[in-house]
Amino acid sequence: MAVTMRDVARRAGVSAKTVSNVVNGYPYIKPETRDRVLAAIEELGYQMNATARSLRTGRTGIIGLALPELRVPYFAELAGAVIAAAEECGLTVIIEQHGGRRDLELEVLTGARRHLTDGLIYSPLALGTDDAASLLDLSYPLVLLGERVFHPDIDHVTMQNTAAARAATEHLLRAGRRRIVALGPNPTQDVGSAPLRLTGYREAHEAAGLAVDPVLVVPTIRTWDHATGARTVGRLLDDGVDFDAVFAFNDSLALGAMHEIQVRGLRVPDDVAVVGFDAIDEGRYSNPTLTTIDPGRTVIPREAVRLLDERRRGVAGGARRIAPDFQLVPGGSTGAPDRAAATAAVG
Amino acid sequence: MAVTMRDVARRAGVSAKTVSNVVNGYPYIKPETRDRVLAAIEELGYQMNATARSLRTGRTGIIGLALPELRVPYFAELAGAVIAAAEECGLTVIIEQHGGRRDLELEVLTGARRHLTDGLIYSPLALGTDDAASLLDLSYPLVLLGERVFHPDIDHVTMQNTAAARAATEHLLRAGRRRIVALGPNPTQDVGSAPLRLTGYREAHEAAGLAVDPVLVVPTIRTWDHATGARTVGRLLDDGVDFDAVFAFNDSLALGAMHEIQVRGLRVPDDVAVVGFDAIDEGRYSNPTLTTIDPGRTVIPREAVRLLDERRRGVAGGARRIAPDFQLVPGGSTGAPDRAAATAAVG
DNA sequence: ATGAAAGCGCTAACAT
DNA sequence: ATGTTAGCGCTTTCAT
Repeated sequence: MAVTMRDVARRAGVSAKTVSNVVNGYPYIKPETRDRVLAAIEELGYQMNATARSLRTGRTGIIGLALPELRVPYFAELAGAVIAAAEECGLTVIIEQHGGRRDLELEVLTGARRHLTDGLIYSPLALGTDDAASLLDLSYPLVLLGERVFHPDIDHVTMQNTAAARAATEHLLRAGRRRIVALGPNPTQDVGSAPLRLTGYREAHEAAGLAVDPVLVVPTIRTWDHATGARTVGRLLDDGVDFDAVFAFNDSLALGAMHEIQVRGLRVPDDVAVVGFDAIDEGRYSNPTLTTIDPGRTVIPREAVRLLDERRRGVAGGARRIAPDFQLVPGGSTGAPDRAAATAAVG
Repeated sequence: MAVTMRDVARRAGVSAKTVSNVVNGYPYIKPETRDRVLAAIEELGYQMNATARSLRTGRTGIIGLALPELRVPYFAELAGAVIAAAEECGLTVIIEQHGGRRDLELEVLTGARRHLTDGLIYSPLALGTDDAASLLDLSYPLVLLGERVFHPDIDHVTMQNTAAARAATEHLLRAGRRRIVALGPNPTQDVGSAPLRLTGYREAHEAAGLAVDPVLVVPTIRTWDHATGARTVGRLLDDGVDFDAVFAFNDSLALGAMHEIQVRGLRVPDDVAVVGFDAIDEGRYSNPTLTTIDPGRTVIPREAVRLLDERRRGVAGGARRIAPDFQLVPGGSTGAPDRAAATAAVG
C-alpha cells in the first residue's frame, strides 16, 4: 500500500488535516509545524493520491483536447503545444480523436470522459451552427477552436481567416499571378474556415479589380490532407484547367498539390506558385519550401489553455474571442530563395 | 449534483450494490431486475463517477504514453495509433513529452502522473543501459518502446533495426550506389536504434564485399529532425565529401537531407539517392517521394497497448519482446516512379 | 493554528 | 440473486 496522509500525519505528530493544509499551501501554519510535515513527507516519500483528492473536490486537474486526428501535422503540433501549456498550469491533457465524424464529435461532448476532465478544448470539423445548442447547456468549461459552431456565449480561440487569406491571395497577385486556384472550399459548408478563407480570396481579387473565374474555386472533401490536395489538383490538370497559382486552404493540401504539380512535370513556382495556410513544420523543408500563413501557431494553444484554466478556476467573466495576429511566411513555392541550411545556420 | 448510484438504486427499488453489479456486467442478476436498473439509469441519465470507482478499485483506466515530442511526425502518428488502440480496450491515454531531456525522462517514471495511470508506454531517448535499474523496481506495468534501455525482464516493443537497415542499404547497393552516407549514428551512443542500424549498414557492405569509408559514417545530434538532416548533409557538401546515396536513420533526417541536396542544385535520385526509416506519411508526398523502411507502423502501437493492458489486468506471464516484420517501401528518392495521384486513385 | 468527524461515490467482503 | 457494512484517501465543515 502506498503512503497516505495519515502516515505522514502520524510521523509528523499532527493531524491529517494539517498535512493537507501544508500540501495545499494553506498560509496559516506555524513554520515549525510545516517543516516537520515536509520532513515527514520527504522521509516517507509521500505522494498525494490524486484520485482521492478528485473525488473530494470534484476537480481532476485533467482537461480534454478533442481534435480530428493526431496524425494530421497541424493537430499534432497543436496538441504538443497544448500539453506543454497545460503543464505550465499544472494540468494534464487527454486527447480525444473524433476523426471529423459527426457522431463522434457529439459523443465527445457528453461521453464518459467528461467526468474525468475539468473542461474541454474542442476543435470540431463536422458540426455546424445548428449544433450551437448542444454546446450551450454543457455543465463544464468549454473553449472552442475555430468557428464552425460560433456562438457569442462560448469562449473561442480562432484565426483571422479572412484577412489572412486575403493577404495570401494578394501575395500571389503581387507576384503577377492572375489565375489563382482556391483549393479547399466546400459547397456544403456554410461555416468554418473554408468560407471565411474563400471570402478573403475574393476580397483580394475585388480589391485588385479582378474577377474570379468560378472554375478556379475548387471544392475538396473536408479532409484537408496531402492526398486530397494531390488528387484534386491532379483532376484540374487532367481537365486542362489553366492556372498559374494555387492558394490552398491549409498546408497539407498545398504540399499534396505541390507534389502532384511536380509529378506532372510542371515547375513550382515557375509554372505554378503555391501558398498554404497553417505554417506547419513540414513546409519548411519541402521542395521547394512552402509559402504559408502563420495564423498564430504559438499563441493559439497557449490562449486556449489559459481561457479554459480561467473558467475552470472560476475567474473568468463573459465569453471571450481571441484571434491572434497572423503573418505571411515567404517560401520557395512563391519564389523566395530557399537558403542552404549550413549557410543559414552560420548567418 | 450529479446522479449517483444511490439515486438509481432508489428509483429501481434495489441496493446500490445491485446497480454496481449491473453496470459492471456481473452475470448473476435476475433479468427483470437488470431491466429495472437499466431503465432507471436511462431515465435519470446516470453516468458512473469514474473517480470514485478509481479510488475504490485502485485502477484508473488511464495509461501514460511518454515520448520526446508530439510535433515529431513519427511520434504523432504513433500517439494517434496508441490512442485509437487504447480506445478499443476502453482505456484513456495521457501523453507526456520529455523532449529527450534526461531529467524529464527520469521524472516521468516517478512523477505524480504515475498515480493517475495504470501503466506506462515509454519511449526514452536519453536513457541508456545504465538506467535499466530505474525501470526494474517500478510498481506499475511498463512497456518499453525501442531498445535504448533493453532489459530481459521488461516488456519491449521494438523494430528489426539491424535487418531493416541492412535491407535499406542493400537496396541502395543493388541500385549501383557505392558511396552511401550513413546519416544518424552518434559516437556517444552505444545503445538504441542508431548503433543497431549502423550495424545493418555495415553488414550490407560486408555481404557485398565492400569496405565502408569512415568518412561516410556521419554522426548527428540525437534530435533526428529535418533541420539536423539538412544541416549535416550541408556540411558534407561544404566539405566536398563525395557520395552518391544517403541512408538516413529516420525519415525526418532523410527529408531534411533531401531538401538540402536539392537546394544545392543536385538531383535526387540522379546525383544522390536517399532512403529513410519509419515510413511516416510525409514521405509519401515529398518531392520526390521517399524510399523508406516500414518497421511495422501499425503493429507497434497495437502491440504496445495490448502488452500493457495484459499486464494491467494481470493476465501476462514473463516479459515479452516484440519486433514486427519490416518492409522496404520504394519511392522516387531511389528511382521508383512517382505515380500521378489522380491516375493512382483510378487504378 | 490545529484537530475531529463526516462523507465524496463507489466496490470488496461478507451475509443472506 | 441481492443487501449490508465498511472504507479507499482525501477535503470540508465545525470546533477549539
